[in-house]
Amino acid sequence: MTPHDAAALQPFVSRLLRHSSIGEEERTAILDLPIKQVSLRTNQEIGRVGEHASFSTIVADGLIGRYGQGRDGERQIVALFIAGDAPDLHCAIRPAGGLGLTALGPTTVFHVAHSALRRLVTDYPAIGEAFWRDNLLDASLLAEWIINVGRRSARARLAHLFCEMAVRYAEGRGHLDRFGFPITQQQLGEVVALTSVHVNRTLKELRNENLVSLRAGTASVLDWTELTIAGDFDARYLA
Amino acid sequence: MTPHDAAALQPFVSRLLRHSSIGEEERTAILDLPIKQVSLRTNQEIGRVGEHASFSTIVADGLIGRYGQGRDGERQIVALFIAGDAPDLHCAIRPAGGLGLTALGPTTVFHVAHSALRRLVTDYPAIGEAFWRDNLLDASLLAEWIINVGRRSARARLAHLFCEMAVRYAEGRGHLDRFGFPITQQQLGEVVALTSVHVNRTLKELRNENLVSLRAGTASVLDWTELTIAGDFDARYLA
DNA sequence: CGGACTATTGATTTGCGTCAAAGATTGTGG
DNA sequence: CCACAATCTTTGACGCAAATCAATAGTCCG
Repeated sequence: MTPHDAAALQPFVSRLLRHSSIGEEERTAILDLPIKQVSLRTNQEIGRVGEHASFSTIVADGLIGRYGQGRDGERQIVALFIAGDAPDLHCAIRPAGGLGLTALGPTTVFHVAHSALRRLVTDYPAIGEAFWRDNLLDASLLAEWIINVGRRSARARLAHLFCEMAVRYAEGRGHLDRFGFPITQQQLGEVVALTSVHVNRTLKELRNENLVSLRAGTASVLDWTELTIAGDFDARYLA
Repeated sequence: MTPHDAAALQPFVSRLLRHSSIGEEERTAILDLPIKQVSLRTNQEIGRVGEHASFSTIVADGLIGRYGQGRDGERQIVALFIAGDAPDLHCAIRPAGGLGLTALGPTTVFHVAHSALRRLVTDYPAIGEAFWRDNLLDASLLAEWIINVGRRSARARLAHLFCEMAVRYAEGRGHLDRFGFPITQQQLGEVVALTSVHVNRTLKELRNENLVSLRAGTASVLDWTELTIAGDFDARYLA
């Protein structure tokens, strides 16, 4: 919890501002939060499943997955988090029930003490509401994920995922056509509930159709309109 | 918004108390909320999809489903709500993004104005936190649902659903062995992402194995231990 | 008693999983 | 800077769980 670059949490604040209006005072209160920067290796967990941590996490760079697993050990990733996201902000209010967080590639995050977050929430009701609203957005993504996994074909599932990530990466950058998406096909399978083999085949199909391609951790959107059609994508749930 | 039976919202308050500690003053403030009782027919929607309502809903009796649909019209139910639940409490804070609510059978609900809820939240921070925590529980169920639909076989999916509903119906009643669950096999399919035909076959299997049965809107748990094993059920996420 | 859902069952098809093995990339230590 | 190990990607052959198609019984309610 050392003094730090005042802009470190700026992406996080920008995210909050997209859905909540919070004043100058609140903004600086968040930016002044004491944080600790931590580097995570590929597949490194944040905390242990079931154990309740004393800090929350904000992603600085890289990709974090929230996952659960069935008895047989099969992992299902239920949410992805990119720079500016707070995967376990809610844990300051309610312990995470059985889900884990893991870095999907080399990632750096900030730790923020729950005590500091709770103080912020009680001192500034507007921040509490912004955090709450952030959690609601998170829940909206979860619901859409259920529809994706439950109702759509492999092709549509992947197309939809690329649409969602393109929009999320584009927020604050402006363009949809290309974004760093450091994920393996195995991990993609854990996200969309398919085997890596089938992910591979389907990805090839999407590439041959000139919709998207994923190479060396970079996703290229080749035809946004057709991709949204293939993925049955309606961005309303991200608003 | 007429004077009403003071106990009408008691199940809702009891639910909140299971996860949050709120004082006597807050409790009565909730119980005194102005409400309007509304009866819903089978398949009757609450509001219109996309349109943002001025009230939230609390279930008095029956079964409500939150659902989304793909372009082809296939419906996926992403959450079920029983007496005491508030399916769209969050809409007081953030409009629902593209999801709808519908009564799965004859149901009665209470409408509560968003304005009244927001006043409660600003006047009593403890209530705001309790509502927030309630939304987080909701999100926890959504995450588990993804795992259910994404990773488990038809048999495990249905078993898991019965486990979850048994626990939820049992909260505040005490016993797990039998509960009113007024849902058709078609609707069950929309919940667990299977066709009604396959739901029927799988239900038959579970009945023949003496795990659960569903007849005339009543679910009977025949062997709780074996059912939790079949459903790979770990109640932690409901805590 | 009749009409409309709801449940049940059988035959057949299919999308995705499983198993297996060969390339391509990436990273690391010597 | 190269070698080689580890990981990731790609492809093929085959199997299976659940979908689809289709038709017959219940069951509820006016």
